[in-house]
Amino acid sequence: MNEELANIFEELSYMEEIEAEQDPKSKWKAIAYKNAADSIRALSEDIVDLYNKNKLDEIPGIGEKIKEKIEEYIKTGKIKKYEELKQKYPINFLEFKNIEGIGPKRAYLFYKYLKITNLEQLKQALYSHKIRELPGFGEKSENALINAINIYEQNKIGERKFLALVYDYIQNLVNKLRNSGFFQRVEIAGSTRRMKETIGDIDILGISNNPEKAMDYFTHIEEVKEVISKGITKSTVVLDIGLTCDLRVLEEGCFGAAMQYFTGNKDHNVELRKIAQSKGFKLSEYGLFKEDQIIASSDETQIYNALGLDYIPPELRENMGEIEAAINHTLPKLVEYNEIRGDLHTHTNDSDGANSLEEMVEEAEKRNLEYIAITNHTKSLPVAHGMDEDRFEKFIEKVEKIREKYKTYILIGAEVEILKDGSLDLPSNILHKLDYVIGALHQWTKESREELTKRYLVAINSGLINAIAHPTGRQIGSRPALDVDFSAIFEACEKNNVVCEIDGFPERSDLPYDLVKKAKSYNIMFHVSSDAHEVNQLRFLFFATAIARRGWLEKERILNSYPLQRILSLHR
DNA sequence: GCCGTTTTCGGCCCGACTGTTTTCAGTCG
Repeated sequence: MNEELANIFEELSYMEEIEAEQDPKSKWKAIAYKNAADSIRALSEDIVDLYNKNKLDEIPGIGEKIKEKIEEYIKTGKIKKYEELKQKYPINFLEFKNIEGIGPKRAYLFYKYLKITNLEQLKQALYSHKIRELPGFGEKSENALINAINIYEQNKIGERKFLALVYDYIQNLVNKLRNSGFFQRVEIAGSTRRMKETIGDIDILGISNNPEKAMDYFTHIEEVKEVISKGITKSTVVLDIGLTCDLRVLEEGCFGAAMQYFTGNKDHNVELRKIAQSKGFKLSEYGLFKEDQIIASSDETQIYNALGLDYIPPELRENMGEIEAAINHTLPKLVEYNEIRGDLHTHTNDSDGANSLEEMVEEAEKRNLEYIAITNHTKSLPVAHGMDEDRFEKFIEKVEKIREKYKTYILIGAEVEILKDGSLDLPSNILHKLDYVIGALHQWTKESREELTKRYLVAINSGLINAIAHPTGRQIGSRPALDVDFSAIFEACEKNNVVCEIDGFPERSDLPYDLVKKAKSYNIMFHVSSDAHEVNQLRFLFFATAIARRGWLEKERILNSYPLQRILSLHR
């Protein structure tokens, strides 16, 4: 329902923007609808739940009128205002929005003159050269649109990618620019710098005293498939991995302001500019100004300080309360990436991993991990080659034989299935022999909210598990989150000293950062983990830590920021 | 249509690039 409503308000926004030609007030309605759409799309809770709890007011950007429309949709499945406007503008805006260069005004122009309502019809009109005859269009814009449609259809531009899977590629790209000799400095900004779990484009900031040459170099590197626009300060290209990449080239003096600006996110920046405005300043990518005087520009921290805020780490810049906290000096001291001492959730080829115990531990050693928990699956998960009691006994013997050989301490663990009645998939005598036990819910996930919650609670109350694995069970892009009562689950974790996992496996990213932030208000601990099934995937621990930071966590709340002894002294 | 340590009315972020337009509109982030 969230996505449906977000799409409706997004379309309403586009239609109001067209209406703005006649009625100037519609322009602001359009902005309001767009804000509401973004807000709804960002919700982690079901909007129907929020409606039932009478909590729609708490969603930013949703006021009296939009609240009424949401209620209308929940009750009748329709919104009258939307239906009326849609009659007037029967255009597939959501399809057109994926095409670079088509916004609501142009979409309407196509409809007004040629009755075009979707992409297929637009393509036909382009190829029969009807578009170039329209006012404001010509041969160049015809070609640009054909090109934009091709790029979209080939690369599925607009599809987000997992940061963890393109992170190294981006680092290489940045290093290439750094080593080119055309830049004094190159830094990554945007959602990559904020360590968002998925990214929709790449923003790079360069400092150069020869911008023309620098831009020439950038638009000609081999990773570039298409150049969308090219200027002295800004160029946009499509990379071979199917992401667009913006490069902004500026002068040394405004580096801090530029980093602030291009790191975003947009809502965070808008909020910051409002604060600047209220103090009589003007904030842009060139600096913080009072009249024509520069207040701050070379240093990012100075910008925040000059506005009366503490420095805000990029991971927190989501306009989710961080600005208020920065004003009140109540920002948390976030866990640092290098403060994580070990990995508490990994697999070997004893269950469904690709590498042997020895290979995993050697890799952990290379990564300077103090400890690694091998947490293989249990017998009720045959697809993962889950292990029964006998195999666990043998595995324990195997570990004990080789433990001495490695600097990285091997913790013997299990990712134990939480069965249909909430009981665990291994007998307690085996569980008591293990160093670290994570309870996981992989099966019978379609049960009711009550049933699923109860299973979690039985497992948490059993006194036999140390942690719950990937609590929401979501797989980004394929499986939605489990419908469970997290307040009840977090409360139970608090009572039983059960740790909540932050699983850094890209598709999981679970707990999600916004839920981490909610969970933090309970007195519970977290662990970060890679859920690695092969040696290369141990790097996901880094991205789990990023989620912890995005969830406002301090070091003290993360179990594996503590030395080995703390883990070994846990009792169940 | 939303929102409020200047406001319940009157605001609502700021600038770059492109193409066609002789001064700017549309789009994007």
